[in-house]
Amino acid sequence: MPLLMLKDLPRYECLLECAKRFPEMDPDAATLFMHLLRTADELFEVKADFMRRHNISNGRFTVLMLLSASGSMEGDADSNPPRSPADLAEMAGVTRATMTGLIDTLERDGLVRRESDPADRRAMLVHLTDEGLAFSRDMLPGYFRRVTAVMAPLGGVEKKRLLQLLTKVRHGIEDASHVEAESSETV
Amino acid sequence: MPLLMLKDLPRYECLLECAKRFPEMDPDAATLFMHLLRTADELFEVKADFMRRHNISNGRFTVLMLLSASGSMEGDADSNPPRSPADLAEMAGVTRATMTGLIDTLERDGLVRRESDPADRRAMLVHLTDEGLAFSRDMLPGYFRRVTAVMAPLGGVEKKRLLQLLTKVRHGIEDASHVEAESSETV
DNA sequence: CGAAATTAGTTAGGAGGCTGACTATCAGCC
DNA sequence: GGCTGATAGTCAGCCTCCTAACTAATTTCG
Repeated sequence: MPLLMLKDLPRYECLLECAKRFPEMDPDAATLFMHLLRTADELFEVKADFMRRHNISNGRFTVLMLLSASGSMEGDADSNPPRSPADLAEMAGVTRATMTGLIDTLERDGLVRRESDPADRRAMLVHLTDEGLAFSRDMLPGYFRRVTAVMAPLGGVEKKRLLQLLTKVRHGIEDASHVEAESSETV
Repeated sequence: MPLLMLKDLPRYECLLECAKRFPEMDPDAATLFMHLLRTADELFEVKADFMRRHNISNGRFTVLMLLSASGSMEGDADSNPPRSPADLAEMAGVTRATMTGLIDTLERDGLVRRESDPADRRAMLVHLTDEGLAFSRDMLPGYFRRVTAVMAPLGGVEKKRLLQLLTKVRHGIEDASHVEAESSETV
């Protein structure tokens, strides 16, 4: 389910027309809003297409990334330390219940293995199997190539500028959500 | 389900570390990729929060927008012409089956009404009810205010510049998908 | 005209998130 | 030592989207 459920973005004249009926409508803001969502949807589609080719879902891809990327932080590329499901859920931004399902599938496919945590009998530790490691190693280079390719039209300065502008939008989001918290806004 | 399943974006040093293991990784491209998805997720969350307050899902909101916005194109603000489910599905970018479910719920809530198309006995026509119209009219101003507020930190020139840069990213997406179509890229 | 292809809408079943309730374990505090 | 509350993982059930298969009506064309 894409973020922006519209096949074609409305023409600018339509937004102007709409602004006549709703004076609180800012056509430029609305345009930017829609373009931002649409661009992200298309960007995600690039990733989704890649994942489909490798028969892996977004959630499972994330878990594999988390398990194989964590090793890189310590200089030792071969160590892929185990993680608890709760940690993984926290890092991935999903609930523990959802992580249970993701790990179930990954374990069924032989990419990860669950073991009991000797230090805490409630807890489990999720390991990448050899097969899971091989899968990640095979897949990631192609993934990174694709991300790089998508951003290729932008020069270094443009990348930096875009990052600045996106950050500014995120500030606007933060400010706006403070305001909306107090005004219950039911009008 | 957010596009980017990561609670915290990795630090730049981690990406540099990762780039050592995977030479095809471009830390700047990856950063931009993640920020773009994250910004869109947060932007969508603003919309989702608004919709939750009005007890409406994204899909139903879209249908209501399509039914009430279409009237604005003809200068007559009071005419909200009926649409067929297939049209609505096409415009919203979902399948007809999904549209059936959306209309079911909206009809159950009394916001729209289904009628047979007198001109084609296979077809239905979906009308906004008075209640649905009132609901849209009450809701849309607050929605537009929120979209405007989020983009407030950006000046006119910045909005324009951001739009240009997003367009450039979309060109990159298009170019990259042509390339990937030929190279099966299983390495 | 009448068979074949197309189109509209619906239904059935699946995937992947979520919440909330549950069991088992751990930690703190009398 | 033994309640009390917090935490780990799981399960059951819901929501919203999807695809595939189906029925009914329309259009095309030999």
